[in-house]
Amino acid sequence: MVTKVLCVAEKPSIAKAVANHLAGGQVTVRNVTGNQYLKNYCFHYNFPTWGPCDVNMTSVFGHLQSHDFADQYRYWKSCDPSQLFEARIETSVDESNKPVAKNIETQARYSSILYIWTDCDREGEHIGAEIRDVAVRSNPRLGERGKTVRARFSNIERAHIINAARSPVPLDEAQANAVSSRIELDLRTGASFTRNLTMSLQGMLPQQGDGQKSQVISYGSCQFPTLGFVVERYFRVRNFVPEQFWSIKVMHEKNGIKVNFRWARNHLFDRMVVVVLFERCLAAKKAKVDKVQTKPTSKWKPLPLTTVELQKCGSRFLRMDSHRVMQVAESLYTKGWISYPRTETDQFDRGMNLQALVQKQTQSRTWGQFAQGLMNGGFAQPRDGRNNDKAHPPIHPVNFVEQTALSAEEAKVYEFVARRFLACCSQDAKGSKTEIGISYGPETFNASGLTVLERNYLDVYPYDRWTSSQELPQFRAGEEFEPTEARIQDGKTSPPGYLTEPELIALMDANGIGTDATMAEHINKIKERKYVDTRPRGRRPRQDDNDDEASDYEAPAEHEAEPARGRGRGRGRGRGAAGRGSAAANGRNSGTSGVQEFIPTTLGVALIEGYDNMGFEISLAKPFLRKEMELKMKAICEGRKTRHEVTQETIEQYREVYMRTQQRMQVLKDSVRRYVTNQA
DNA sequence: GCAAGGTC
Repeated sequence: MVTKVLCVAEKPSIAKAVANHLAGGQVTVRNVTGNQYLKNYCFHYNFPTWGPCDVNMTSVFGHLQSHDFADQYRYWKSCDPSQLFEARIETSVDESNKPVAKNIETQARYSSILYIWTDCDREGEHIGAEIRDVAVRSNPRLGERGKTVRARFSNIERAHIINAARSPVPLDEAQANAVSSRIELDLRTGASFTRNLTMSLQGMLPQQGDGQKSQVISYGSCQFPTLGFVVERYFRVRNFVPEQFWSIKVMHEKNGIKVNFRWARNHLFDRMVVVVLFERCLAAKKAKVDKVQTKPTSKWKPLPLTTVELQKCGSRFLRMDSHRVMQVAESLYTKGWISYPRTETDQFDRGMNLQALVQKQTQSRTWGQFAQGLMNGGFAQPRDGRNNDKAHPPIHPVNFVEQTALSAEEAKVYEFVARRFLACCSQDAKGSKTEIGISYGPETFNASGLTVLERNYLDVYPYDRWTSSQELPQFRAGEEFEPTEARIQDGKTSPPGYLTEPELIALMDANGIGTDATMAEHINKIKERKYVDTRPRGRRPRQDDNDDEASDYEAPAEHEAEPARGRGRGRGRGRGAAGRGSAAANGRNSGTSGVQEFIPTTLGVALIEGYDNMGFEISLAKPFLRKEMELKMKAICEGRKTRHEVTQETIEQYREVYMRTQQRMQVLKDSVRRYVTNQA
């Protein structure tokens, strides 16, 4: 008797790939009525665990089940919004998912093993549990121990998949429970606060002119902190008070080359101190060369491409907002040109055959030559970043396609993905850096020069700049000279800019707001809700100093440790600023850059201000609540808390905030009135 | 009319 195994993947692409790997070409593909993308792949496979089997491999399309309040709570005026904290929640299968669920039920009836092939992350574990739920409806025995298993895999390389097929593991119930908790909390808090805000405040907003329904004022654990970041930066810009500073400038001309030396103290905010130090320099008459050092340096090639990085680069280099970049990337993925575009992973699996992928790119008329160079010995294993979601590899081109076969936007994104991949597979850029240190009286000054020796990856990756500086004249250690020019220079600190999209994404990423797949949606949501406006960043003179950019929040992680400081970084930039690596790009593009900046509307400001002024210990406007939820989910995954405990204690927390919001709704109304009414 | 998370 041949064992029947039902395999279910999270998406059709995985089902297809896994079926092809396991079946070795002997696959029968059957369409399923009701959904043109849904297929059953039938083949034989000899699983070590169960022996020779008849396999049916199919998929879902992400979450299979939906959750909503029971009927008596579903309509806005049917209950007080606070009742939604305990209202019964029903689980169902959406109309669009009915054919998918039916297919699983039908197939499960004849199967003795349910083998889950969803992504190996928390959501994937929950989707696995949803699939099991549906399968058990028609075949209860699949609910028995050992009858439902899952595959552990992190990419769809043949060897990796075959290996995963050999060693099924149980579903991780803890992870699935953590997600159940998240789903429930997001629904209860989102719906209750949204209804309450909308019904309390909408009368105060200007009526929509075109006879539309008046707007929804929504709360969500992700959209509110996202708005909070925009507002926080807005106030830092608005409240910025420029501060004057002074520095000592030393220039020396030698062999016809003018060298500017940077003061080791950069600048000071006390003019008298600078004057005194300057006079001591002058009194010394001569400067002395302390150090002449030439050493090799390099500019590291970029890390393998993650979704967040793709979105940031899209804003910076391709002039597409994150939402658009993702749409385009998805279409490239569905057409089979690039790998799955939603990934947090910046490490390529050691087992992956990267050279085969490089080989495909040799066909390109523009970067094919470079790819050929990699095939001829230039190839180097990509760097490893710090992130691995164990579900997907970094974004990379899987097949070559002519630019002309794509839309203009697709071509731009494909080119970026291809060039980024080739850059990852090549060598770091190499250069030579000379540093000259002088002492002038009691003060020290430095100058540095860079010579780029081998461009390497830079040749295929025009998005990075690294150029030789003007050559430095020869100096000898111990040499003395009287500087051609020495004087005091003054300047003032300049305000930070409004938040740009790449900065916002970086903040969300660092604070765990949303996932790689949803960050762009949250940004879109706060635009849709009219909490923020965007506009292209205009020309804005940037001065050297932005010490005031420090933020109260987690600053974006510094993903790249660049050894080279070729472009001279000795500026006290706050960590929360545009981020390293972008400095050159922003500088280059300032004035004409396509980067969008975010400015809160009066409504957006009113909401955030309103909650901040209510004086809770934890404001809904700040990212800490969401972060706490993330920690609690982790606790469930690690068995330190139960789903029930987390749900209950979090509900109580929000209920408290809700009640106090009710009590102080007047504060919020005043805030809205102050801002929104003034606008008119 | 509501959230955030999957995915086509």
